[in-house]
Amino acid sequence: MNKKEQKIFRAWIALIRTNQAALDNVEDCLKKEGLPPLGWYDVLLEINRETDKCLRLQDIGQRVLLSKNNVTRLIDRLEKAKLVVRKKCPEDGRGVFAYITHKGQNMLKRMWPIYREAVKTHFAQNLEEHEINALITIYEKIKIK
Amino acid sequence: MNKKEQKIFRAWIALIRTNQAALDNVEDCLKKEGLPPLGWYDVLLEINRETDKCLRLQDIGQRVLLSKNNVTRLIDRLEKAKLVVRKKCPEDGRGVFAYITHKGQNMLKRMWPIYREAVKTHFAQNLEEHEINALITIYEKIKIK
DNA sequence: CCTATATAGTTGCAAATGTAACTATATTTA
DNA sequence: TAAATATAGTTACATTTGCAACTATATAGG
Repeated sequence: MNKKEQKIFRAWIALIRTNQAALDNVEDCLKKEGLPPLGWYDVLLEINRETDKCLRLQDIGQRVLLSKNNVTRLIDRLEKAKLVVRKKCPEDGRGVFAYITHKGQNMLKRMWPIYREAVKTHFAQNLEEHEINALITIYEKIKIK
Repeated sequence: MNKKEQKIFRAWIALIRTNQAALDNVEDCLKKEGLPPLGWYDVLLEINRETDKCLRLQDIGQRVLLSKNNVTRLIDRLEKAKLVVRKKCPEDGRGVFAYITHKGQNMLKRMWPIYREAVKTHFAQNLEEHEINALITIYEKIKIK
């Protein structure tokens, strides 16, 4: 393994461990406040961003990188918690929309301040502008494929 | 949310999604070759780096960021696969060492070329030197706490 | 049109994870 | 030194995930 490869691997491990550590910390913050996990926020936010306030399950999967069976089950939980409702898609008989409910929007509002603080303290704390930029462009490059 | 916060959040999402996408891809590569998951490699590698070829379970947990019950169970699986053996710690009656076996070292050797190629293609492909450096320093800063 | 194939979503089962309780040994402190 | 507290590891139970099979609808090719 040459010098460059060594660096690549250090960076790779860095990515994995950083992500894990930061994610663990942020999840802890939410849990301490009795709030649901980050995955719920992710999905609710994606739906809420849409002007129709709904998304096809397949689109949710693509955005938050979940396999389709896990989308089904996450939406199950969100629906049971009344944060979301399912509706058949009229244009495609196979499709299902998940609509965010008023309660779901409230949940976003409740979670946001905690989430925001947690990310600031456990992730952004010591980061320089150029490191933040680097992360953004790295993602752009990796997700392309 | 001001401009800077917005950037922080884009970077935060970037970190999460990048990690997820790259990890999914690399795990797929290993699975296609009939090899065990990345977590096994991580642990085996940490043990193998030690001159004694063993590590306390608690130390494993700290290095690969696993909670202690999950360390117990991962070592259970590794031991069942004969890649590792447990031995009581003589200095501390509560402690347990996990020793890597010859078979475990072979597994490292088998996994490495696949792992290495996978990381290169799914992670390092389009990355510039300065982005790699950024990831490394970001990790250093985040893990400190 | 009809058959073959692909896509969207769901479900069952096995494996992995989180949480909390539990056992056993160490350490502290009164 | 005895009692209280802390630490290392394991285990039980509930939740979540991964994988493969399954249903239903859509699309493509003959």
